[in-house]
Amino acid sequence: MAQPTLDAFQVIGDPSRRKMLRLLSKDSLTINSLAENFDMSRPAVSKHIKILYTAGFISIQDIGRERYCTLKQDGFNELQEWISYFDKFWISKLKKLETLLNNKLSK
Amino acid sequence: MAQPTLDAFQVIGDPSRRKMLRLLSKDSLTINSLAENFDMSRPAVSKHIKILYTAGFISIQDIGRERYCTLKQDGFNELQEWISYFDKFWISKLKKLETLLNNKLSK
DNA sequence: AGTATATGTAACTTTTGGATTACGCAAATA
DNA sequence: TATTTGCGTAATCCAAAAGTTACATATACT
Repeated sequence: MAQPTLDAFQVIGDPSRRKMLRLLSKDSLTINSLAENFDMSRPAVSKHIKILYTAGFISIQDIGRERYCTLKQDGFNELQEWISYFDKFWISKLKKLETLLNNKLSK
Repeated sequence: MAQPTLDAFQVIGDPSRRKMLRLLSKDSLTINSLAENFDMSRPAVSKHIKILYTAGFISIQDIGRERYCTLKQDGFNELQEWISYFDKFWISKLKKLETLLNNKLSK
């Protein structure tokens, strides 16, 4: 499905993949047990998993013929940084507004 | 370009739109002044702006024939909540690991 | 050994998103 | 008033993503 590695933002752009991450936040799951939660075919799920794995959102542990998927923090880091940049933006904007107001009031 | 309203995650999935948000974090800009920063045609930029607007990432103020785009917090909220959910996940995971370790050591 | 299960991969189709060009319109300007 | 400027929209194209079916493989089970 995806040879050209998607960046973290594109990866979570897909609702199914976000749902998978949610499910995995409750429990480590095999590909099949994950697939039970979706309408799509098993290979489709398999491809999403590969994308999540490649982008560092999950790790995979092979146990016999099963593959257990577990959340991994790496993929989330880029997103956190991005969000935190704008967090800071809003905070400093509030501060500016605040000091502006204080100046007005003190005059 | 996009009748089916994209959700916040899909909106920031596009690198150009992320770049637009970055630019707007420095300054409010008109469509044209924004477009100068991109290789694509002006209408293409215009469509991205519409998407950002619809998803609540920016507000638009019409001044004469110009349209000033300004960052708006709404669109970011959904993303923050999503990220913070997983933040909590990692934190609690660390805690569990910690107590587990403490138990082992104290035995 | 033979069968069932868990999964990956390849080939292909469909859908959708992003980009372009061509055009229209309102506001500013000459 | 005629022209230029700043923008939106419609029609269309193209590429990429997501899905499906068919098949291959390794492990587990009987």
